[in-house]
Amino acid sequence: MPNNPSQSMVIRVAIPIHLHRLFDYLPPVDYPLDAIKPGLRVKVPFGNSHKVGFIIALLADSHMDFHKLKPIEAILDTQPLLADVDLELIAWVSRYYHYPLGIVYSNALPALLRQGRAAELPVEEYYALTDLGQTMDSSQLKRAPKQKALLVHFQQQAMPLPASALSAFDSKWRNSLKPLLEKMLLQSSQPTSVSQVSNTQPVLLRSEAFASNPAQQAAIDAVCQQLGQFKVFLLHGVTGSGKTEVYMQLIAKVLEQGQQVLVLVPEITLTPQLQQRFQQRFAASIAISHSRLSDNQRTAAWLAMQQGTCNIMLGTRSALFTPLPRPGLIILDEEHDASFKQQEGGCRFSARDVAVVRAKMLGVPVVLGSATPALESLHNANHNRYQLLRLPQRAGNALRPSFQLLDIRNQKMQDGLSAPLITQIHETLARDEQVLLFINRRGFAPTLICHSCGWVMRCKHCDANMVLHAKDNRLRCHHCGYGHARMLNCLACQSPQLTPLGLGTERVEQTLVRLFTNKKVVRLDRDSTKRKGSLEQSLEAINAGEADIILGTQMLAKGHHFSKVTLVAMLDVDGGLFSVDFHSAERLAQLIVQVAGRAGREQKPGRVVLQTRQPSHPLLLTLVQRGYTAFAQTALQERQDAFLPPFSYHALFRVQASQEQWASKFAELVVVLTNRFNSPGEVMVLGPVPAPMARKAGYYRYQVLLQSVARVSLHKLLDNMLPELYNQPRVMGVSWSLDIDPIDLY
DNA sequence: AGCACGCCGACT
DNA sequence: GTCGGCGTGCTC
Repeated sequence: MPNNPSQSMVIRVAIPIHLHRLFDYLPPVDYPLDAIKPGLRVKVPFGNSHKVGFIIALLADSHMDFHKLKPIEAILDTQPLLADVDLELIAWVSRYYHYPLGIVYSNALPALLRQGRAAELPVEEYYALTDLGQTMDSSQLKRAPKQKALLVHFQQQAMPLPASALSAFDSKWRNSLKPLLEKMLLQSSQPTSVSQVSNTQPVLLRSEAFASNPAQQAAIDAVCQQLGQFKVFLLHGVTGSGKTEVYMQLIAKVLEQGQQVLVLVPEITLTPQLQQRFQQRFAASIAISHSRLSDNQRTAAWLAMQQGTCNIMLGTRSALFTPLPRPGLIILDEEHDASFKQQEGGCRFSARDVAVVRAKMLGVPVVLGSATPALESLHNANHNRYQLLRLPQRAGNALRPSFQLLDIRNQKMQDGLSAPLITQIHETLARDEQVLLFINRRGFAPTLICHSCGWVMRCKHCDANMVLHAKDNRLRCHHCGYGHARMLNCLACQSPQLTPLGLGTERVEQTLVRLFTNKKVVRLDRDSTKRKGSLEQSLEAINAGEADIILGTQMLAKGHHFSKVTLVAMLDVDGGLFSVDFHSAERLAQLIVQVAGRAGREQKPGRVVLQTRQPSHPLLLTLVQRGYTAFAQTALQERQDAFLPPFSYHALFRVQASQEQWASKFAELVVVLTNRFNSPGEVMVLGPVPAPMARKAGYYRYQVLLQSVARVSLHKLLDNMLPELYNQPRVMGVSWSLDIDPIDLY
């Protein structure tokens, strides 16, 4: 019932806080009402502080008592930063992931705009030569070589230079700039001409004909036919088949039409390579967005796309929400990659799934590319929801690697290396080719065990063993970071017989150095690449042929090219076969194929050795003998038989607390509420159960899994029960989260 | 989720 | 006598 005494306008605002509610405000005092519209950012009083919120709607009345409404403090924009399609996407994400609208909205903006900063491209400082600087003989500065170099740089470029260009020239340029300003040789300046790329400029930098094979051309043609309308393409291209070339030709086509392209990659480590290839090909400037950039840089990139002055955005997950006034195409590379699913904190959305929804809302095609597509995506292709495009050939002369399942039962092993493998390594090195060894555990050994009483050191905060790191002689927990100096005697029985048990990269490295004297071993794992730039350095050294054996973890599987590697071995493949999580077989298969993709990229054929104690495991056999697609179809059949995703849908409640009974009690409450709203046979409730790692970083963890063959039933249930759950008196010390379509059950 | 308000135990 | 523990309730 109306309670609006003055017939004043009511403004409904989304505020970035963990409340599933919108807040009503009055217009700011003395502000023209017709200038207020949905999508504008506002500064509002909230409790005893202030927040930046977003106008959602203009109303004639409020559900609140009118006298409780406060006026908006300030309206921060004259035009909405986001278009209606962007708001539509944000609303969809909020609904589907059951996450507060205000937070999703806020996360769609770069940090500076989120905080209320004016939406203007940060103006870059420029410097230029003064008249004196132009005529100055630089040799007069020979006692200040840095200053001289900077002055010469300016004299050579003969135009005003922006700070970013100077940073590229010399990271410490500001030190030499200051004296040059003082000597009146340089001055701050404006850019000579508009450096922004206009739509009339040529799209391509290099105009020679592109080389594409028939499969690439077919894929390009298929997508080009659908430009201007929604369609999902799953580009299944084996490693080295030239997916990037397909992307680039598609991008060229879209740029020619004056439209914008959004390219999403799973991780920042992959952006430089792609960025470089794009920059060599396209005349257009490329907006880059990932978490290693400064807030200013990300804001600039976001605004350049939003204002339409830039036509290519290359970024990670969050770039998905960048407004595109002239959308043409979305490309999402390595679509199977788990990094596309937000894992911790915040709204756990899948960038892949949201990209498809975004493309649909924008009415543009989306290309999902991978050498090892996710089972869900292949399932969608099976059902013609996605169109499958295959690139079965390696580009150029590169040959497919051959696989060998190496049965290591009853084999004599030297720290994880079987005798046949050692022989193959010797042979490969003798041909002056490189070897790549993969083991998915860093450190020296996953445990230190007492030989007389069996004691192992457990982390005091987690249900996990402490991993021995030989380099710093410490034991470390890989789950919470807890560390402990290596002890000489067993803490249980005082015996000095403490033995490292199991394999880590450090230990294998040590063995390799011993077995292959005068061969260079390079280890790549999180410990050896911690220093900034050290990964790049190692990769360069490897490609320069300065390494004989490359040893590493997961990070080897991602995108890097090792052209001289002809033998790839995975030392232990069995771990992934017997996990509690049904996703692990898919992960293992993807890992094997991705790691295998590092071998034999040029003229020489590659060989992939998988050490296993399960040489007749059906999934391994299918993968090795019949390839990834056959594996995927088999795995999908198993999922179907067990009613697992993608043949059903999951929502996972995770609960954690410092006291076990607090966590279990709350998880029990989740089950009770779920059952209250559930209809028989609609949604299966599994739990409460302790999480697979029941204690982590000092917290006890429980979970409740909801499973349904009908997505709507699952979401209807959540829509009904979540308000009740939020209404429960808050239990101190208990935190919980909801994960829609979880990709791991840990 | 924060944050303030408020009502009971160990300190100066 | 207060400082501060965290239970409770509110945010338009």
